[in-house]
Parts: sequence; C-alpha cells; structure tokens
Amino acid sequence: MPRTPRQDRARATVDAIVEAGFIALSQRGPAATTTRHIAEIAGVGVGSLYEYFENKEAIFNVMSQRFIKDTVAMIKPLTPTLVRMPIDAAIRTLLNEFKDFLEMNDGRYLKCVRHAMAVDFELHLDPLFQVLNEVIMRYLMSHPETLQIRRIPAMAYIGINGGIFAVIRHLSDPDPMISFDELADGLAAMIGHYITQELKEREALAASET
Amino acid sequence: MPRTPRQDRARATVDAIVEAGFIALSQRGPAATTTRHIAEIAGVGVGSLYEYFENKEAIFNVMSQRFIKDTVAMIKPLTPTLVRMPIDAAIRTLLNEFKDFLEMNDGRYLKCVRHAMAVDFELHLDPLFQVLNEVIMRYLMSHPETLQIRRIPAMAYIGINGGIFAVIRHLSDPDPMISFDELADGLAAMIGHYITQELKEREALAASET
DNA sequence: TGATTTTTCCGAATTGAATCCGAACAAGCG
DNA sequence: CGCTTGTTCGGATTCAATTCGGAAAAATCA
Repeated sequence: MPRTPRQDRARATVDAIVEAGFIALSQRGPAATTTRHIAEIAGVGVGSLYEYFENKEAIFNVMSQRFIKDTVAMIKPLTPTLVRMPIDAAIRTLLNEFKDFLEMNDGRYLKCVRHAMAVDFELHLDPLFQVLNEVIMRYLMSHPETLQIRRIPAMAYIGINGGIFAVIRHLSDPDPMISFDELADGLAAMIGHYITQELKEREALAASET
Repeated sequence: MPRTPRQDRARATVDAIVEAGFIALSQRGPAATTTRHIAEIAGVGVGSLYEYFENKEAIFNVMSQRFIKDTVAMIKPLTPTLVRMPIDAAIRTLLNEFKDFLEMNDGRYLKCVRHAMAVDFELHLDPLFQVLNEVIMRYLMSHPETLQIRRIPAMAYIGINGGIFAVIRHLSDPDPMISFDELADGLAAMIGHYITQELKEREALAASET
C-alpha cells in the first residue's frame, strides 16, 4: 500500500525518485532500468521506492504524467502569441518550441517519451490534446472567417496527432529523409492550403447562392 | 546460442511460439505475458523457447517483423487499384483497408501494435514506410500533373506518419471525438486540398510567366 | 536394418530483479 | 522527556527469465 508523503523530507524523496527515474531511463533505456539503479541515483534505499509507489510501473506513470504536465505548461503561455500569427507561422513556431522542449536536458524527455507512450498511450496524453484543442479553438475565434471551414474537429485531430508523432519520429530518426524545417514547413503548408482552399470553396458557394 | 530450425518439426514449433506470442500479448498485455504462458499456449516446454530465440524480447521482435511483413503484403497488391483512383478515394480506401487489417483476428494486431512500436520505433517500421513511399511514387507517375507540386517528400513523410498513427490512435481510443469515417475523410480532404491548391498556384505562376 | 550422429525437446535448477517487511531512526506533540 | 506517527532502510522472499544436461526423435550412414 503506497502512502502519500506528509513531511517535506518525504516529498523530497518522492521527487528524487521521479527525477532519478528520468535520468536512469534516458541513460540506460527501459529494459536496463532496475529499481536498484533508480534508488542508487536517487540516493535512497530500494525499499523507499515502495513507500510511495505501488511498483516500478507506477514510477514510470508519474514520470509520464509529469512530462505531459510540463509540455502543457510550455504550450499554454504561447497561446496569445500564436493566435495573432498567420496560421503557417503559428504551426512552425509551435513545432519548433516542441522540438526544443524535447531536446532540453540533453534530450532526456525525447529519450523517455517513446517508452512513456508505450506504457499508456491514451490516458496521460489527454491533457496535452486538451490544451492543443484549446489553442486551436482560440485561433479560430481570433480569425472568424475560418469558422466556416468544414471538418474542423477532424482537422484538429489529424493536425494534433500528426504533429506530435511526426515530430517525435523525426527527432528519433537517425537518418531522416527530410530536415526538421522541411517537416515543419510541410505541416504548415498542409494546414494552410487546406484553409485557403476551403475558404475559396465557401466563397464560391456563397456567390452562387445570391 | 539460438539455433536455426532444420527440420519441419522445428519450424512448426517456432511458428507455434510466435503465434502464441501474438495470442498471449493480445490477451494479457505485455507486462503479464510470461515465458511460461507463451510456452503453454504454444504447447511447448519453456526450454524450447530458448532453442530458437535469444530471449523473450527476440520473440517480440520477430512478432513485430511479421506484423510489418503482413502489413506490407496487404498493401502491395492494392497499388494498381489505388493509383487509378482520385486521390481522396485512394486515401480513404487505404485507410479503411488498414483499419480492417488491424481489426482482423479479433483485433490481435491492433492490441499488439502499440507494444511492438514501443520495442522499436524505427527499425521494423522501415519496410512499411518503403512500400507506402512506393505507392505514392507510383501515384505521382500515374498523374503527371501532380509532379509539379512542391514539398512532395515532406508531404509523403507527414501523410504516412499522420495516417499510421492517427489510425492506430483512433482505433485505440475508447471514446474518440470523431468517427473513423470523419478521420479518413479528413485526411483525404487535407491531402486533396493541398494538391488542388498547389496546382492552382503553379498554374497561376505559369500564366504570369508567359 | 542397426549403429551413429544430428536435431529437437524438455523441465528442474540457477540467477537476478522486483517486491515485502520489520527493525531502526526522525519528527511532531503533549 | 515519553509517546505516537511518519520515514528510511536493506536483508529476506518471491517469482519470472534463462541455462543446462540429458532423453527422445529424426536423419544419416555402413
């Protein structure tokens, strides 16, 4: 039965364990990350891990949650800036920020994210999808003419999924066929062209109705 | 030292082990899939696993390779049909075939694919990327006017990644915001609009040059 | 065919990592 | 200070992965 920490001392060990988890996972990979290792890096006895975590998996879970929380915290403050930009610039900016974020701390997050995704694909990613949907909604509000385009939910779904996984895959690829800039430019152009084309079609439709 | 099977009997056990791996993994998930389990389902002694596989991971690896091989075998014969279709219909068809393929055998592949991806993200996926690139190249050849659009490599990269991961995520999502048809329609429209818009821009450019 | 070699199969024994547990240590509190 | 509660620890335990040595089956040979 894992307990919740009451004293600062205990909260510090929990933090140290999670931090050690990130370090061990990024250094050795998931298979070679043992409880002894995590404990050693955290400067803590093995038994202590089980005071606050059900098992090793639970440590990975809160690591995953913390990663998503940090990602959301990184994106949220960008919203006001993004909604003021042209769509293609906004997408490029967002992708580059995400890239830099993943490469922080010697790529620690990037190295961890694949394994984290494997542990649970749907659960922890949710807040990230929510905040990105929020960004999109605000964008649409700030550009009312875009509200008439079709398939907004589908485009959001595709754009978010495509964006996240394309970036992660690209950064993980030792020999990518295209540069990161080409990737970002491509995604931006794809969405940009979609919107342009939709607006034209709507316009033509409106004209033919009068 | 794992050996390679010489006799038919041995090849049958190897097959049974891999098959059992798929069954165990889809029934119990990666964490609960033990070597005893796999051996039991395969109707084989535990020791036999290690006759032909370095370790448990190696079993998962050939499962992953077999999955990709089956996927490629599913896609390849579709190529001639796909290249004759309008782009949006081609994309919808491909996505639906992929969906049906993943849901075969009571969703066995779908249940396995997440874990398989985690084990190695880049290596085994390669043949799938190759065959999809091949499909795209043939498509472009069959529709010469599309050869003048820009960012073809980036679009292929984004389309393939976006397509694969969007489908897997959607099928894994217990409560998706959009239907599968909306997803497929969205991807088709996104690419379709991109091409339309590009062709228009190329055309305008050509006209202004004369 | 019978002998010999190679291949295959097995499951008890070993190994090592994950997890448990109870003693020892610190903090808050009267 | 005694008492209760929270915290830490690392040896003991458990359980899955892997090894090993020999028995059974098939292939090859004389």
